[in-house]
Amino acid sequence: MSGEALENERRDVRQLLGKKLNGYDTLSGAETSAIEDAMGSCRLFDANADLVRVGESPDFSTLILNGWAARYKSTEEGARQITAVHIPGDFVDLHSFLLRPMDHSVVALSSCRVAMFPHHRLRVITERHPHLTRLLWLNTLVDAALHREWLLMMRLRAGNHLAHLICELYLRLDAVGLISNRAFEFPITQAVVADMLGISPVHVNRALQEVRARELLTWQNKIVTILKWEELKAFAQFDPTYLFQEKLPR
Amino acid sequence: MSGEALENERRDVRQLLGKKLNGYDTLSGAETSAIEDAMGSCRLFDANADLVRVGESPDFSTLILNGWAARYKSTEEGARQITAVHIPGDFVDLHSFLLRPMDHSVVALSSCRVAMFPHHRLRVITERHPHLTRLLWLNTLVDAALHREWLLMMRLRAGNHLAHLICELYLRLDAVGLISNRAFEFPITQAVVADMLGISPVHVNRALQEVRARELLTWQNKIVTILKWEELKAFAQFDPTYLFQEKLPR
DNA sequence: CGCCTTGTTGAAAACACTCAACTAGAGTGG
DNA sequence: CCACTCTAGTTGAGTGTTTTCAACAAGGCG
Repeated sequence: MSGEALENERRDVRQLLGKKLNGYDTLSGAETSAIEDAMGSCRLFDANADLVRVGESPDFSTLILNGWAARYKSTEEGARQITAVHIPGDFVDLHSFLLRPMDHSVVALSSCRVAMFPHHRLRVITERHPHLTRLLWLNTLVDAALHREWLLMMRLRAGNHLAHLICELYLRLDAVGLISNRAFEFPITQAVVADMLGISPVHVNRALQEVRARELLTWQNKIVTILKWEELKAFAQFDPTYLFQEKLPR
Repeated sequence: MSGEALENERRDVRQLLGKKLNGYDTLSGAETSAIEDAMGSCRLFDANADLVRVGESPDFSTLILNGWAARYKSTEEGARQITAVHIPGDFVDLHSFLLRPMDHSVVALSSCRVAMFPHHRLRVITERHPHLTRLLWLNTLVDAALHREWLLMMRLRAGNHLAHLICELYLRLDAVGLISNRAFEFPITQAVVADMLGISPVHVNRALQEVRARELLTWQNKIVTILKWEELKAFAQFDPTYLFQEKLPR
């Protein structure tokens, strides 16, 4: 890789992590440098490639620069349950820093560029930067909060559940600047959404028809457009508190 | 509270936290003292009392000394989804140290004695004890792993799901010495189990009948007894990896 | 004893699943 | 350019699981 490309990637990381962690609490200059210095090389994954597999103990954690990824587990019958969706700026795999071996796998949902953070460098951060450590910890706690909301949402009917997923993605994408004109690119098939919602692909299609019939959103050609945000939120029982997007001192 | 009672509680905390955190990695003497010093007063909660409510920002985290607790969220219709069950030795609410305000509530499932750890003292730990900080962080990551497994288990049929819940509780209770003769006290009604599994109370009863018919376990008078552990595990598709009960250097 | 909670059962309705067929579109190779 | 193929999306019909509602039994406790 050329020095220039590396420099571009470092700039991307700086911008994305800045948006992400600064969304929780202000980073000092020293902290910003510390996290940048912790970054290792970057890698490109094709859609459907596993970034990490269950049972492995990677010695690095990954941050998404662009593209979509998901964490998932599978039943014995081979049914896949996606437990979280990840978008640019997400520290997908910070868990593997402390939680070994992996209890789940991570897959690229689209082609996906990621930055690797070697665990030994993250450890240095925990030794020298307590405030930054708390922000990284917080980052994993927000993931847990998403899991809890997803558990609750399993109680909704398919249509409401689908709407809720879209609401969550809409706000998270907005936080990293990936929304324009109330629309976002959604490079995901209905079958994959089925694995997120825990229902069959056929039923995703029917749930989608309900949401379309209510004219809450459109989803065509890999583009989702929100038509009526307030109505969509109400239909989805969506309360964004669990995303923890407001800044509070930590 | 008398000095003697306080001394007893400190001893309980030492023993429970010792079992818990030492299960992840060995604590030094200084670390053991640090966590003991972080402990504040204790409180007793009646069954069905909320320890913390959604929207609040408590300035302490709680460790269960005895009794059962659960974290839960509710839908607009009032359906309650329990996202995690907590038993003695669990740091129920370590999340609230960094994640404010609470995205969920915590309820005592039985009468419940808890130790409070003021956040400002936990913060001191993060400033001075990086290794202990990583263990506390890890503790919250294991909770997230439980959430993920619960999400996956939502795909199982009610009977298998119920069996899985019992398997998880069996191993976790065993880790804190609350199993004897393959049996444990389960001070929980079928209605509460329904809120854990995300199904109706009536269906819990039918799921229980299936498990009983297979003679995998008995559940009478608040006592659950495992009859055929291996068969129960197989029926539940239970793989204990996600509990992270083996010790690894962190 | 009566009351309340908890557990249990039956029957009908709601919801989601499977299977199968079919459409539309993108991409490929002749 | 047209067939061919593959994937993704859509629809219908029949099946299975879970829910709801209602009733009733069993036990604890005032």
